[in-house]
Amino acid sequence: MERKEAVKVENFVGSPTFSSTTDHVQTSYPFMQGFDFVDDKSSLGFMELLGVQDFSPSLLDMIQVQIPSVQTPSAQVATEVVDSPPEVLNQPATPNSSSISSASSEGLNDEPANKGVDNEVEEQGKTKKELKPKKTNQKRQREPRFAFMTKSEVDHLEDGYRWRKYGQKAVKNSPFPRSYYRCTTASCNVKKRVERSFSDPSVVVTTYEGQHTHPSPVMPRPNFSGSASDSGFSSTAAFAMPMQRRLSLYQQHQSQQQPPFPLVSLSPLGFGYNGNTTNAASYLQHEKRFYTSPGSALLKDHGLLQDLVPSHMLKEE
DNA sequence: CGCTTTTGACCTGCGC
DNA sequence: GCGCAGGTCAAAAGCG
Repeated sequence: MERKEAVKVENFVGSPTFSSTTDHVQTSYPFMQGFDFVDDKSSLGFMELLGVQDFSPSLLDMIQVQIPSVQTPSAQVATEVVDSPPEVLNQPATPNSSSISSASSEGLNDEPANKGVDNEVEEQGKTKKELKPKKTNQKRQREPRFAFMTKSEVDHLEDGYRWRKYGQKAVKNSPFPRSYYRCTTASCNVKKRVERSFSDPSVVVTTYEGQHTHPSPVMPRPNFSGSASDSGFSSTAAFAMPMQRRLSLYQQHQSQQQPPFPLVSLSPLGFGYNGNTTNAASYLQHEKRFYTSPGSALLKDHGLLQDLVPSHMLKEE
């Protein structure tokens, strides 16, 4: 039950940084040191979070590249899915398992709202103005988390999903409060935390926890078989493929080290739909929309873009 | 009227 | 065991 060590080994799955100018958000994967994004169960890595499995090799590469800055143990995370406590395996994993994972995650996702309630509810419900009884005998399970930094003036970035704020807390050592949001969709228990970086107030750190079990309410369903042209958003579909490519790209950057993190323009839009892709994956998919939007920030990293965005998309601008 | 945000209180985990 | 910090709840207020 001791989660301690595990916790310390948090794996960082990536945390892109976005910077936004009006409607653009520029994202990059920062060195994630200092963040505690993923906890014990995270022996799953970025990929799992991404819900990617087919891309394994390069993804792994990428991840490992990304993580190094986080130093050692976590660096392995991406690949080791092994000696994690049982509960760890519990989380949503690959897209393939989406059906499975959704089932299981559903279990997990059973939702804080319901939070292990069943049995304890009755008795404890009485105590204290029937505050919800938190489970006592079982460690609270957490979804894998995926965090990224966004340079933005607004704290709560539009990501295609609807969120309800359920809390706000002052953060130690930071003048900025942390806000807690939950996906408003009934069966979806995805949560996200939003806070400003202490070191750089212009940066918003968004941490997603869990996977959406539904498509983004504000955008068409991802069409994974499809042509990138059947709808404005369908670019989503096209994304699945470029994955490897872009990963290697990250790698590149990482090695080039210039910006502490690769500068990639991304948008959190549509982040994570458990259906076929998950969090980061969808997130990355949607980012493409941004690539195509006329924006300076995007183009600034041209090399990257070229690498990331299909040439035809760039031309569309 | 329904939904979201605000906010104080409470719960839980962890370090000392 | 105690205190701290993070996370969550839920009533009240605000808003469209």
